[in-house]
Amino acid sequence: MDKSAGSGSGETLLFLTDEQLRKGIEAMFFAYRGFTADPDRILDQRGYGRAHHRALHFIHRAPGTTVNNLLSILGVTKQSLNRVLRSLIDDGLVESRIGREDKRERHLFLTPVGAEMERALSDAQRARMRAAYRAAGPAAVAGFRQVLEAMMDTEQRAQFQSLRDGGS
Amino acid sequence: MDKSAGSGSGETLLFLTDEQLRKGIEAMFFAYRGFTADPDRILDQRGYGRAHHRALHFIHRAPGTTVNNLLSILGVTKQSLNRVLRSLIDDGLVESRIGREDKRERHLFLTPVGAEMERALSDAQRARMRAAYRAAGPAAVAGFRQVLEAMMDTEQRAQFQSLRDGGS
DNA sequence: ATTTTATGTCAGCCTTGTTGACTTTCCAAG
DNA sequence: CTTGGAAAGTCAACAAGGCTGACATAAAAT
Repeated sequence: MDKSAGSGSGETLLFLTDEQLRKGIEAMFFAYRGFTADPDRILDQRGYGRAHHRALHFIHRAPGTTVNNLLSILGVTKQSLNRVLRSLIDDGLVESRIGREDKRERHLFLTPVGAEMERALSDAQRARMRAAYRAAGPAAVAGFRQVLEAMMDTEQRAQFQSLRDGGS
Repeated sequence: MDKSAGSGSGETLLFLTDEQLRKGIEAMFFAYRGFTADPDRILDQRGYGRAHHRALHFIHRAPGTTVNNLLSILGVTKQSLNRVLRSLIDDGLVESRIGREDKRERHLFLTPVGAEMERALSDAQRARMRAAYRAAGPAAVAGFRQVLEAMMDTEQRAQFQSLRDGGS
């Protein structure tokens, strides 16, 4: 099919033309648009943006996480995150509790309203992911995940892996 | 390995837990950051943004394309694209020629300087993609591409496919 | 007691998206 | 031929969400 050689072990040298790589780059570009399209519509209706989605996602993932923790996962500045977090707290979607052990820390939780919003967003995103996975089949999914993981920066990969299994 | 069933034809029903899907979603999030990281650094040095990269990429891909064409590929408003295009034209990276048949149209081309910039950006992005492809192996790459394509919107997929082969 | 850490806030900047209003050009219907 | 609409592009203004820098506060660590 493709002009590639190798047994698939990941050790072999592949002949990768600029053309093949360009297709991968463009596929990534268009797919990411699809990936964010459904949540974006919901966010837009409710007056929020993608930044709010990311915050809700990771607070849902790791309830009680601190601001600093979230900062390093999201890779933005605290000022940037703070703007988003403040609107979520003011609107009653996120609760910020002062740490019991270390009172400097704020632990973040979704309120029932925030949890419902998060569910709406992730339901939409999962539905698309599920459809794509089903259309492509399990072997393709494994490959998809391998390539994505190899594309991350070392730091990001470490974060992804620590989230990956520790999660729920 | 994963709790999935099916023969891999893409027709079978898979058991996809929310957990598995969430991992895919997070992988997509972190991988996209890696995907854009290298070009972003170069762009930043030279005082441009990601929007400039996208414009350069697709003008390089299809020299002589019209603004309208580019608009539908990029999925932004013409006003948004225009700002980016203007700076590229003013800085001598892109040339805009008035259409000979239809004088309303502007046909876009990279200047030598623009072509060099585009090369620097795509070299960086291809290098990462190549490394990821090599690390994951050819079977994984095929799966990667399948899932990405299945994740696109119908429109986006049509555009991707028409670009995919017609290209160079 | 001093320094470091975690967090929050104000001010201001940039990129890149948006809408609305406008010009120029083309084409087609009267 | 003219006129009216559609299409391509431009200008102006606004918003979201990145960024930096400076500074405040409280708590923890030294």
